[in-house]
Amino acid sequence: MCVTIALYNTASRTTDELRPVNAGHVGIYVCGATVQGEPHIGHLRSASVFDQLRRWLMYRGYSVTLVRNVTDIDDKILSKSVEEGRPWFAHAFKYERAFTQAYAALDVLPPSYEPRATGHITEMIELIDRLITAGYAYPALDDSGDVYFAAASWADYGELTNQRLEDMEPANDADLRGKKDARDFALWKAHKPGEPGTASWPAPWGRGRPGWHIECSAMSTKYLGENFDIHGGGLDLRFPHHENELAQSRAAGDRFANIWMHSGLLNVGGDKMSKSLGNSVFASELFHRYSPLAVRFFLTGASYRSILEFSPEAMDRQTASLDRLANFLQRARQTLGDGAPALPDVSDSYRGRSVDVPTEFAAALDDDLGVPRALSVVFAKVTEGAKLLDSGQDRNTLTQIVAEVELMLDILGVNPSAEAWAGSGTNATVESALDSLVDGLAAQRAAAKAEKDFATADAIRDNLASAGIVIEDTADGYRYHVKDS
RNA sequence: GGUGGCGUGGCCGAGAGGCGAGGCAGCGGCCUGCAAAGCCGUAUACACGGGUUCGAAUCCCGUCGCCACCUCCA
Repeated sequence: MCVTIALYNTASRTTDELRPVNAGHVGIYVCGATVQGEPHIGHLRSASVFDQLRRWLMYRGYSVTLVRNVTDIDDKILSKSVEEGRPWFAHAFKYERAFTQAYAALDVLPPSYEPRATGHITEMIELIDRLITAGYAYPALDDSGDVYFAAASWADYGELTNQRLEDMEPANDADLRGKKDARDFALWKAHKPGEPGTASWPAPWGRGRPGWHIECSAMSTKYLGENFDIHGGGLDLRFPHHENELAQSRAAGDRFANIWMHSGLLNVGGDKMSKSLGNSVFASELFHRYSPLAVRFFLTGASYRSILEFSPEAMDRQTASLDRLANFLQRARQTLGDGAPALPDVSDSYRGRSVDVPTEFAAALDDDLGVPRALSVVFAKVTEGAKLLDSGQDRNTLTQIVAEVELMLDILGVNPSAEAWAGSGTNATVESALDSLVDGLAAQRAAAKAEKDFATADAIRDNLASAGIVIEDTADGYRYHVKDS
């Protein structure tokens, strides 16, 4: 099969064809979280986007190695852990776990490797050593023990973001410390008095800890090789983080990433969501108000590169849209009974599937992950299936449509039928208890309706509704669902 | 000063020279005891001004407006 997948490459500012370094295999490195605090919706978006990319590549027959790092040491982790009165590593582990749980709640596939920065100090020291030897890095002039990368020594510095060093806003000279140039950045940060000894490691330049950028250079190439396919992350990481990564890795002689992908940021109330503005929408708040499926569906509402505006109204709108899909699948599966198709299985790269994805859906995703366009294909199929449900006896076609719709939605990570969502709010025992309670009330309601006692019938329906249970009449009885949020 | 991006209907959000993506909301109808769900039908668009073209939301030039980045950030 000769399928070409095009992706917008931040480095070239064009849509480039994916040509894997190793045929049949795609290596992806995604910048994960600095585990200094709670995960927020921006982290979730990045995770969701690259999970969709991964699933699509898997469907397309590639074996995918996805590496997502954990930055478990940095200035803020140290300062916050002091504030909260516990060791820095306890702080880091606590939030690493919160991230793991949030990703799992969204049914984001676990990465192939999830390296922690503190587990790769040796690799980072070796990389810094190569840079010093090659003349691109130097120990701080003030003998502090820091090591800096000399931005001006690397002719291509700025190639990722298309900036020239001399055009950049002049940084504050006051903050030169031991740098030769204000634009040089730290590869190694010397241990400072007052910092915990456990937060430093021995190095030829003295005890210290790695700078932020060097971590990703060292960890990506360790797991993916010196030349790999895709480097991803949030748009806010483009500069300085990714620019610096690229410069130091290239200067060290690595070819590094072929395609740079950046997921768009989230706005809240028209403002960029950021740590400094303090307007972050945290995963814990979201999951308190909305189901994880609704959250993930919200995140699929715009193409991955555009700004996504978060608001309760936007969540409601997307939830209504999702309901349309979920309603259809519920009705169809109920109609098909035992004849309903098996669920798509990403764990075998969808190889056991009974159907393929419609060609327009595939074309949309092949073209720079056109998720909104792909979703419109899903809705078209759902409308087609709903018509069959209304009128048709064509169970074979309906079965195929259900399989197609669920396969497409699974690739997007938002299949309402997927088992991943079942455990998020209820469990089998609670569900069957609820079933029998609702069934009893439904029987009373049916009896009242039979006697044309509509006041009683409506009262039962209203009571259920106020408990969040929506009951609807159907041709052969009733169905119900628990309302989201 | 430099760099990247954006402006589409009531709202969200695709598309990128030629039959008006899709969703949400609305309106009319079918179905229903009433609903809900679903089906059928339906209105409202491409910031502004020029240009290229048989034809421009799409390409070119200009104008206006908005956002992000230039060493905290997914």
